[in-house]
Amino acid sequence: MSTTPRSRLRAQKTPLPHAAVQQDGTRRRILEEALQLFANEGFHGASIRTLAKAVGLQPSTLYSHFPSKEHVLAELARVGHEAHHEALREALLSAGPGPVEQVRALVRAHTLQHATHPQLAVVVNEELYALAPELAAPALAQREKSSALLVEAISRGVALGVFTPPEVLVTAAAIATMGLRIPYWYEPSEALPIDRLADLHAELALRMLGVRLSP
Amino acid sequence: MSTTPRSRLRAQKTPLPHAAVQQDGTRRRILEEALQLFANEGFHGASIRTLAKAVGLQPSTLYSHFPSKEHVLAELARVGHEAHHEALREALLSAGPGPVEQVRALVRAHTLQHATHPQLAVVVNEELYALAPELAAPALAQREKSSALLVEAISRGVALGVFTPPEVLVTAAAIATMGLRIPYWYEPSEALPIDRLADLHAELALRMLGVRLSP
Amino acid sequence: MSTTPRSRLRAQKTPLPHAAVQQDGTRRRILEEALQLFANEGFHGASIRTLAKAVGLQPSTLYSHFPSKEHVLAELARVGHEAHHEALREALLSAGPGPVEQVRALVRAHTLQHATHPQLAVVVNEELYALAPELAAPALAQREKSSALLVEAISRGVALGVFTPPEVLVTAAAIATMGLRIPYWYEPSEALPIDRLADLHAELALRMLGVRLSP
Amino acid sequence: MSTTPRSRLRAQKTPLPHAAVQQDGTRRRILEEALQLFANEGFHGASIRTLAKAVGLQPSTLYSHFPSKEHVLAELARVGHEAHHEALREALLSAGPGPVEQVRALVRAHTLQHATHPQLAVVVNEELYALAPELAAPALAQREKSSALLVEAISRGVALGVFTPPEVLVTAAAIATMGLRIPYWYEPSEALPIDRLADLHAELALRMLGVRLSP
DNA sequence: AATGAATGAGCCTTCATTCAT
DNA sequence: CATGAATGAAGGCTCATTCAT
Repeated sequence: MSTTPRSRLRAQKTPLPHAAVQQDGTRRRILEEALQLFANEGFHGASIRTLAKAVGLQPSTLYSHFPSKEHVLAELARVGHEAHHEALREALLSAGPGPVEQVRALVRAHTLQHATHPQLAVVVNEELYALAPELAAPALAQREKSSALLVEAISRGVALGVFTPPEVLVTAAAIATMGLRIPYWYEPSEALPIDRLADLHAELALRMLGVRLSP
Repeated sequence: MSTTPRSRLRAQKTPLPHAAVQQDGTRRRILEEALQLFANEGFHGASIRTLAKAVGLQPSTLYSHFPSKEHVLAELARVGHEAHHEALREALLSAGPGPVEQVRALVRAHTLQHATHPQLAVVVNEELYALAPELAAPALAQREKSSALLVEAISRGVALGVFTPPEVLVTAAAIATMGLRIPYWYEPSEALPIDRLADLHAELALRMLGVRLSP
Repeated sequence: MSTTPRSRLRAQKTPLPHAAVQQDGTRRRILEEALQLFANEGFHGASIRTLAKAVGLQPSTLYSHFPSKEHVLAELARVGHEAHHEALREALLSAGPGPVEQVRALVRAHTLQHATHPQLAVVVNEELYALAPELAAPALAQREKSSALLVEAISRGVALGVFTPPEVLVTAAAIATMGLRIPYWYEPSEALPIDRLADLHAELALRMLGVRLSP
Repeated sequence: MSTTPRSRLRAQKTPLPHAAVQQDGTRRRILEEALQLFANEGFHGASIRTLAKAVGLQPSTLYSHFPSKEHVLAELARVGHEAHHEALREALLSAGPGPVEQVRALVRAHTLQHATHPQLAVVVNEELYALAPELAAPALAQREKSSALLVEAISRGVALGVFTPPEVLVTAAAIATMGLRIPYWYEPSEALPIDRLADLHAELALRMLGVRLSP
C-alpha cells in the first residue's frame, strides 16, 4: 500500500573512520554507501541492487570486491569495532593514572565516537545479529575487550575507594548505554556541540559512580 | 555459505502485555509469534511464511486477520507503547507528590516494563523504522507523551531545587536510555532479580539528578 | 538444500589422446581440465570460473586461448572424434582382408578407445548437443565416417555370406553401442583387463553377426 | 555468438507413462514439459523460467508444486525408473519359465520402454548425475533391481546349459546397453516399427548368449 | 599471456499479496 | 476462517564475456 523510504537516523552521511580510509577506491565506496543503507534501512531492508546503484556499479561488480552481502556488513562491523576500540585505548593512554580521569576519558571517547559516527554506531550495534556467528565473532570479541576497559577502570576506582556505585556491572552497563542511543536523538548544534555532550556524559557517569565534583 | 538461525536477544519467549490479551484467539497468536520473530530476526528478516508456519497457518490466512505484514508490526507497536505508557501513568498515580518519589516510580516502571517484556521493547524501539510514517505515527506520539512525563517530573524537581542535573534534556535521555538496552544484556537471576534492577536504575537516575540518598 | 559435488563417471583423470598432445602448454592444460569437468558435471554444469580455477588461471585468461567456452568443447570434440577415427582406421589397416578379422579389429579398437579415454568418450557422446550446429558439424561428420567403416565391413561380410545379421543397421547400432556405455560401468581390473574386454566385445559382435567361432 | 536452440533427440513430444498419469493437473503438466526440456537441453541447460513459460505459469508458481528444480528431476527419475521396472516385472510374469522366453521378454520390454518413452529414457539415464545423492538414491536402487532381473535370467540359463555367453556380466551389460541408445538414433517408421525393433534386439541378445534359433 | 575490475543477462528462489473455493 | 494455487516483483548471486592495463 505504501512505498516507504523511511530512515532510522537523523544523521546525515558521515565518513568512514580512519581505520577504513586506506582501503582501495571502489571497495571503500561500497563500504561507504553500504554504511548509509544499512544504517537507514537495516541490513535486510537494503538490497544488493540498491547498494550497487548507490555506488554506481552493476550488482555483479560488488562480488569482485566482497564475496557476499554479509561480508560487507562484517567488514563494516570490523572497521567500526576497531575504530571504537582504538579510540578508547588512545583515550586511556593519554589520561592520567587516576580512576576519575580514566573514566572521564573513556566516556568522552565513547561519546565522541558515537556522535561523530552515528551510522557506524547503529550498524555495529543493531545489525550484527544478521551476521552468521563466524562472521560476527571478531566484532563481538572486540566489543568484549572494549567494555572490559570500562569495567576495569571502575573496579580500580572502587578498590581505591574513589567510586561508590550501587553495583558495578549494572552501573557500567548504564554508563556504556548512554552512548549507544546517541545516534537516535542527537544532532550536533551550537547549543549542544559534540564536545559538550561528551563532557555531560562524563559528568553523568561520574555521578553514577558516586563522585561529587562541584559542591 | 551459512544457514544461520541467529537471535538478537537472550530472552526467552515472553507473553504479550495485558493490553493485548483481550484480542481474539488467532489474531492474538499471530501477534505473539510475530513478536518473537520480529524481535529475533527483525521485521525485514522475518517473512510472512515463517510467521504463518510458527502460528500453524497458511500465509494467506494471516490476511484474514491483518491487512498486511506492516499492520502486524503496527499493532505490536501500538500495544507496546500503550502498555508502556500505561505503566508509567499508573506508577505516577501511585507515587506521592515529591519529585524524588515520582522519578523513582517512573524509572522503576520503565525498567520493569523493559525487563518483563524484552521482545516487545526491542520491536517497539528498533523496528519502528520499517513502518510507513502514517502507521508509525500513533506509536511515536505516545512515545513523545511518555518521555514528557519524565522530563516534567525532572523539571519540577529542578524548579524545587531538589534536582541539579548538569543539563535537563541530556540527563533525561540518559535516564530513559538505561532501560532501552536491558533486553540485550539482562537476564533475570537470583543474584539480580528484576525488582532489584529496577531499584538500581532508580538509584542511578537520582544520582544523575544530583540526589544523594545514603550519606 | 544440497551442495553436491556429484560425478558422472567412476573413471579417474585420464590423459588426452596423442592427437592433442602436440598443443601448446597452457592451451593443453585447459583442455585437460575441461575434459574432467565437462565429463563429470556436464558442459552446462561446469563454469568458466571452475575451469579457470582448476587450471590455475583467471577466467579472463582462458579467452587468450579459446574464443569461448563452446570452442573448448568443440576442440575436445574434434580431438576425441579424430583420435577415435584414427584408431579405427589404423585397426582396419593392420587387419587382414577378411570381414571377420576386420570387424574384430574395429570392435576391439572401438572398445579400447572408450575404455582408455572414458572422459573423452562421455564428453564426445553426451555433450555435443550443447554446441551450436556449425561447431558440432565437423565432429558429427567424422562420426558418420567412423560408423560407416563398421557398416561397410559388415555389409561386405553379408555379401560374402560370412555374416547373417537379422538386420544390418540395427545390428551395427547394437555393436557400436556396446562401447559407448563403457565409461559408465567399466573400471580396469585384473579380473577384467582392458584387452580382455575388447576381446569379449569383439566376440559378442561376431555372435550378433552370426559367426560361430568355437564349435 | 550464437543463440542456439539445439535438441538432443530426434523424438517428438511423448507422454508420461501411466505411473505418472494420476498426478494432479498442474503438477503433471510441469512434469510433462520438464521432461521435454530436460531431455532436449539437459537439466542444467533448461531454466526454471523456460519451464514455467512452457507450462504457462510464473516461475514462482512452480514452487507451489515442487520444492526445487532438482525435485522435478527427481520425480521424473522416480516415475521413469518405476515404469521401467514395472514393465520388466510384467514381462517376466507373462513369460513362461524357460530362460530363453524370459530373456526375450525382458529385452523386448526394455526395448519397447526406451522406444516408446525416449525422452524419459534420456533424462533418467543421462541427467541423474545432476541430482544430489539423497535425491538420486531411490532411482539408483530401482535401477539396480532392474538390471538384477536380467542377470538372474541369464544366470539361470547358464546353469541350465541353455546359454553360453563368453562372460555373464559383460554380456548382460551389452544387452542392456542396446536399449539405452535407442533414443539417439531410432525413430518409428513403417520399415522398422517399434515391435520389430524389440524382436531384433531380443534376437541379438539371444545370439550373444549363444542361442541359435534359426539354423 | 595474464590480470582484475566491470558488464548485463540470467540463475534459482523467496517475497508479500490476491483470489476463487 | 481457512486454504492452496497463482501472481509479479524482487531477492542474492553466478554466468560468460570484455577490456584496459
